[in-house]
Amino acid sequence: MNFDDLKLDNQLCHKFYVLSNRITRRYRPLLKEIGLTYPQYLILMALWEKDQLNACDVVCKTKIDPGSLTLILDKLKKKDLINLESCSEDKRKKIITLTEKGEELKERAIEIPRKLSCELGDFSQEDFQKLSELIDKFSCSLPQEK
Amino acid sequence: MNFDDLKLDNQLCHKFYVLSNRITRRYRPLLKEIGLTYPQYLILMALWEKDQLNACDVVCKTKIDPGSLTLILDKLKKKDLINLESCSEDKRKKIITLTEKGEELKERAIEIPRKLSCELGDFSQEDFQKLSELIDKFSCSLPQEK
DNA sequence: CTATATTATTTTGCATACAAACTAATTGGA
DNA sequence: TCCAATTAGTTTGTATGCAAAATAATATAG
Repeated sequence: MNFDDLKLDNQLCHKFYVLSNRITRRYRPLLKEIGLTYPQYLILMALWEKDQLNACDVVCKTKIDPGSLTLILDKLKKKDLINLESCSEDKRKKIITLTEKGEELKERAIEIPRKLSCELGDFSQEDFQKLSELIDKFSCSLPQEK
Repeated sequence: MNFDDLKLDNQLCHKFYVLSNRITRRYRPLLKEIGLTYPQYLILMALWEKDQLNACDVVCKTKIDPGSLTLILDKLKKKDLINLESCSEDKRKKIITLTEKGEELKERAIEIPRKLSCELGDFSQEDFQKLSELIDKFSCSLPQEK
């Protein structure tokens, strides 16, 4: 029996696991400067792109787990970066809006992707593009679980 | 000011975040059948490849955080898949060995990457290879944090 | 019009991820 | 030889990720 498929180095999943954690770790100090964690930053990015979303929209956009989202939203509210209110037409829905402070944070956040792209010295724009496309392609060929 | 860099769809980091979580979610039901979580599976893969490692070796190989490793090893021990003992030459070191049960599990585990690669219908071997290379290249150009 | 299905969100419980502080053992240099 | 680094692992506290069960509100079939 050939066990090569069980070698860590041969597993794409492990590469993703490692790199994803590593990227988050790279973000952490920069995000700390503006008092955010990576998932919190994802939610704000969604809102900066289009304000006034409900929880479902945010889940769709960010792919954060709904169960986790509740907690994270509470934290963002405590930091006075967002407002939460229930939708009058459909009381099940929770409307999320940026506060002024949340809106303002965007100016500081824009520096983060810039700083990071500078750090990525010798990874060319073409490779970046190609990698991005391959990941999308891979994503599509991975069967939907839900 | 141009805020395109803050758009989620433009961020490679977000693609990694999403895909990495999605892959783990895909593994979960298969791993559940053999009673493992993904990080536990990583540790066993390292041991199946080469038995008798210390904690440092496992961290190197799997990139699991040392702080997390302690807990995960305890769980694997409770499941009687590994043995833990302190090294006689260097008492700081903790030697990790597969139990017979842990060794046997390999036979069932080998089915997992096989099943998953079958699911990946239309993602070609060439793309797989290219993606793998680009990820390695990206990893290398990302400055080491530690 | 009402019982049932569906949708949106929350709660609970378990398993990491990780920084930071800490402990214990070993090493290296003066 | 002795003490100041260094190394290996552990502990603690915070923040997710996620399955599964629970809630509450809305939509829908009969």
